[in-house]
Amino acid sequence: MTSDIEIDPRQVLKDYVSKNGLKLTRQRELIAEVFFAAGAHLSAEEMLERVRAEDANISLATVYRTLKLLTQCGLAEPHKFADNHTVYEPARGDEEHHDHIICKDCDQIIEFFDERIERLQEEIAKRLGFEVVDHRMELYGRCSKTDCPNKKH
Amino acid sequence: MTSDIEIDPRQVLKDYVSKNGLKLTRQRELIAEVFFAAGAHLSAEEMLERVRAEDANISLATVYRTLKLLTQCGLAEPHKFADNHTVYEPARGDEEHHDHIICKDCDQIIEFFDERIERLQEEIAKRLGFEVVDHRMELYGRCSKTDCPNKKH
DNA sequence: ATTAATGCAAAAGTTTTGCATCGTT
DNA sequence: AACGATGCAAAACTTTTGCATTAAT
Repeated sequence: MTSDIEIDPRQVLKDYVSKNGLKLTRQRELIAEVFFAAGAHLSAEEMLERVRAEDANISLATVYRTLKLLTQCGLAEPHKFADNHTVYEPARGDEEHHDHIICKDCDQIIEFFDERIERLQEEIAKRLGFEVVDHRMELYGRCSKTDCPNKKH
Repeated sequence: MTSDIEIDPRQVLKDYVSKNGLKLTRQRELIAEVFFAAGAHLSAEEMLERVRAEDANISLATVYRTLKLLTQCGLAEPHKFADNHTVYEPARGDEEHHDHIICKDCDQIIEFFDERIERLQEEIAKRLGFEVVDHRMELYGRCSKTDCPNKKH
């Protein structure tokens, strides 16, 4: 039974940075703040847009570099879905791995987890002589037609 | 019960082309031949390499255009795995959909299908108010260490 | 003879990198 | 003061496209 101590991601970043002789710049703090605040899976472009609302001078390169840094800290997790961008989601340390279901109409992404599927994946891999180190599962579909929040089509 | 008539992919391509007022060029035939012969999931670059063994003048653009054509015929199916390229696999018409398990050591890709997982995916989607139109599942792992055919690392 | 397909080079889209300059430690 | 980070522009990388030319029907 692990005690559920809330970890402050700002602190994690701060520690990582100082532990590695890196520097905590205004840009990094801003980008991290936007990232932590986002409730969604954002692409680098989307992050840039939000970050530029605060500081119009921040460059896309810095966003990419900072997202890479956040990934190294274990704070961000990159995902490549069927479209072309990589999106980043806040990594929730101890929490369980999850998969995604994506609405083709409105692009919303819902996370889910199913223990039974996880077990079947392990079983299949074992049968094929594999040891699973990672997996990815995405369902693409259409959410209930009428109340779809922000339909594209 | 569908009778298992072997369909010749060359014929499928021929029919599609003539039915649509397109033309069956030397390049298309060569690229299609290489594609049908490949036992593996090939990227456009890899196809180009093989095709150029026969005709050094064929362009990458034509490979891309032909792969798109083959996809439209229902003969090829594009997949995007965790690395960056799209790879194409021969579509096996009536056969059932399948998923992939990929060895991180030797890059081999094995296909599998599990009815139980398919059912669970449907169940989960329904619970979340989605109708599934597509899905993708990939397991990444390591195949049995000792007899791995072409280990990279 | 039509008109689609080719090859080339240029463009597009995402991510990375070199470099001079700036800012944190 | 030292040296890591930034912004910019250019490069890398995969895929697409415009266009003059070639070739299948």
